[in-house]
Amino acid sequence: MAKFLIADDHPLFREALQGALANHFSELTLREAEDLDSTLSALNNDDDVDLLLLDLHMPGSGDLYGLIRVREDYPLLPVAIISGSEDSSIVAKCIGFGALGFIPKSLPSAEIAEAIDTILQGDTWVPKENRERLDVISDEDQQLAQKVSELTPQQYRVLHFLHEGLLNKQIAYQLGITEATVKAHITAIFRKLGVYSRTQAVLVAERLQL
Amino acid sequence: MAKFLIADDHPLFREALQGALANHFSELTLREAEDLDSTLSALNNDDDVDLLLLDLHMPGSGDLYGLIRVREDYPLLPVAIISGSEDSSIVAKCIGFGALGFIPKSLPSAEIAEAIDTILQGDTWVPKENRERLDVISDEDQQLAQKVSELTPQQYRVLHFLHEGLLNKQIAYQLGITEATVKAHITAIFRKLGVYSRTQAVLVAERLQL
DNA sequence: AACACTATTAGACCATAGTCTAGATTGATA
DNA sequence: TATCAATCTAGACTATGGTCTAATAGTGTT
Repeated sequence: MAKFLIADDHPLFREALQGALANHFSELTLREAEDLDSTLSALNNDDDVDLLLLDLHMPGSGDLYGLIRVREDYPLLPVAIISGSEDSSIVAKCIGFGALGFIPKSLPSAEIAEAIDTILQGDTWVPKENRERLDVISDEDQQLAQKVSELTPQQYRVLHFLHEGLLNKQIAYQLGITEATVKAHITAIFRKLGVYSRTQAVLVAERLQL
Repeated sequence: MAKFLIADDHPLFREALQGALANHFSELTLREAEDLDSTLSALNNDDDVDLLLLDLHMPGSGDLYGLIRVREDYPLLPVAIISGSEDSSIVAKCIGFGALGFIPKSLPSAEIAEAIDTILQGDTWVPKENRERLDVISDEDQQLAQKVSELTPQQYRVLHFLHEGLLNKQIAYQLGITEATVKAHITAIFRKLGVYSRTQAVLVAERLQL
């Protein structure tokens, strides 16, 4: 009796995936989440999830942050990344940051099920094309990722906008908070990342391709 | 009667390269330069140089800036990059930014001469290992490179330190000028790159891997 | 030599970034 | 319910960043 959590902001895709899985796994329980917050709280309520199917591009998730955060909070949970893109460097990053699999959305459902079988057995599965260059993540990048995982979701959002080159005033407008609050978050980000200027914080984000 | 310009800050290497070339090219005239400034003035004085052998890591050159600058000022001059490293992405960037060849310093002298022959005929030459993935540089990156080439050497140095995450005060100390002057340079850099904050300038530098 | 042009320099001034302190809210726990 | 911890919020204050103006020095041109 397996239990999966599907985290994807696209309801139609969740439905399609659900259908594909139902044909291949009998006795399957599915939970759903549509953003990072609901994913984390779903994991918090259900402590017996066997596999997380995590979309990279979710609201509040910002590419790698969702994965980094989940891996930090639930290191034992197998995670398969579901993604529209299949860029080699992204695939490598995901595996490097602890995902057991990387499943492109374009895959036929039979192959998706096959990939999930592999992952449930504890093995790594990535598309054939990406199997060659799975660069190892450096120790330094691992440490940086660990620091990034300590950021709160709101702080992560602020870092994301920092990385876009926005001014504090613009970030405040985007998030609907005052500039003073943005500054407070930025100070907290500096502390957690171990830097002392916005430029350096941006360089950390750039390095992890957040 | 060929005329080459060797631009490398290592006198011993210039000498070794000179020796290797003398065996393969009769009637060879050699000019030497040890930093970016002397390279540019040498090119300015000698308008009949047939080939520039350019080291990537030279004082005042900061990896790709030297190449970008030379290509902007002398678009018709064949340039072969000489480098200690042979990282694939760097090779691709160099070729993308208009170098005709990329010659690792570790190459035996016979192969260096062979590579130079190829380049003099107007063909591209890179190490065997790097021949597969010569990613094309995007139009946007080309435009950015064109903008970076408009920076003066001093402005480029400032951008380099910006990219290291230094404060204006620290940059001023490094360059032996006042903070006010650093700020003036930074404003000029913003204008030329078409950005309006140091964060965005840093992101441009990061994107071009300067 | 006189000229225009550009890089470099810097001071005065204003805008933005960043720190410190602290109240309000939420969630888990006893 | 009471309480602790963490997050989010923001105001007051200081440091740093960025613009404008302008002087100086070098470069090439006529």
